[in-house]
Amino acid sequence: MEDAYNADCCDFICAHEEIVSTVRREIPDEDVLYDLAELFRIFGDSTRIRILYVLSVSEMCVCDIAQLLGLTQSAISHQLKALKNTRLVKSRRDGKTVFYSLADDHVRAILGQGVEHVEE
Amino acid sequence: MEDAYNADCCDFICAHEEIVSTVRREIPDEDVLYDLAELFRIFGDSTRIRILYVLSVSEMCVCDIAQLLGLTQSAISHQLKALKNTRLVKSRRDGKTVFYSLADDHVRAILGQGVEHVEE
DNA sequence: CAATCATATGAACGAATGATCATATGTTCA
DNA sequence: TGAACATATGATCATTCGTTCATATGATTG
Repeated sequence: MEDAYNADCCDFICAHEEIVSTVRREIPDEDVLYDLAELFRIFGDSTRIRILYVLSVSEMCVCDIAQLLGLTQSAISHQLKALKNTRLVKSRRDGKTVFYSLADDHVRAILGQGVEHVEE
Repeated sequence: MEDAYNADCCDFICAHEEIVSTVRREIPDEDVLYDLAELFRIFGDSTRIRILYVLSVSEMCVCDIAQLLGLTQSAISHQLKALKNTRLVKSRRDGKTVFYSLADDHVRAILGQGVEHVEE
């Protein structure tokens, strides 16, 4: 593993070895980075972003969200499942209808950071 | 547009009209949400996340990153382009080599928020 | 318990995506 | 200027993803 510093790169050895080895020591576990990418991947779809934004205003049932966004109930339900699996959203049942809402303020914070970058 | 509140939903009208109309007024423009999704989409790939993390430690040339992550120079270059288009990364040229680094502290902040959620 | 409504789920299909290979661009130096 | 090197780009291809349709599950109410 360590001697990968000397591995070929491009056609030859061009690595700045000290930097590479320093950085290699400081990056988090593969798993953490994978989960992180997975988290952002879920944010990275405009339907899901719209759902999250909608839920940041008020809890809502599947049906209302579908109507509001102009998509099938099925599409919304599928996406809500993805959002729930990543714990970005939680649900409560009230009779036949299920109300969804943001899981916690992390979600709001992440959205906020994103908006800052976009609107800068 | 406004009377969409009465549009069919599921098989019939099931919308909670007040909530829907309130929320409809409060969500940002389509464009902003689209850009936001696009931003997170870029974060949402483990190769790109790894690149960003690596660059959060130190600026680096394409070649070093490729070696460090065990991917082709071409693959890294393609992804760096995506990261640069979204202004998550900036570059400076020094002779033949191009050094990349994080564009600003927003990127660090967004990564940080993500890690918090993942590690909670 | 049968009908109705809200939601969830599985299959299918077209569109988007990321890695690789081959090659082009751009920079240095003999 | 021409060889060598670092990076960028275009084409291709297998995989992934998001939506829809059809249908299942679960809950209420007559």
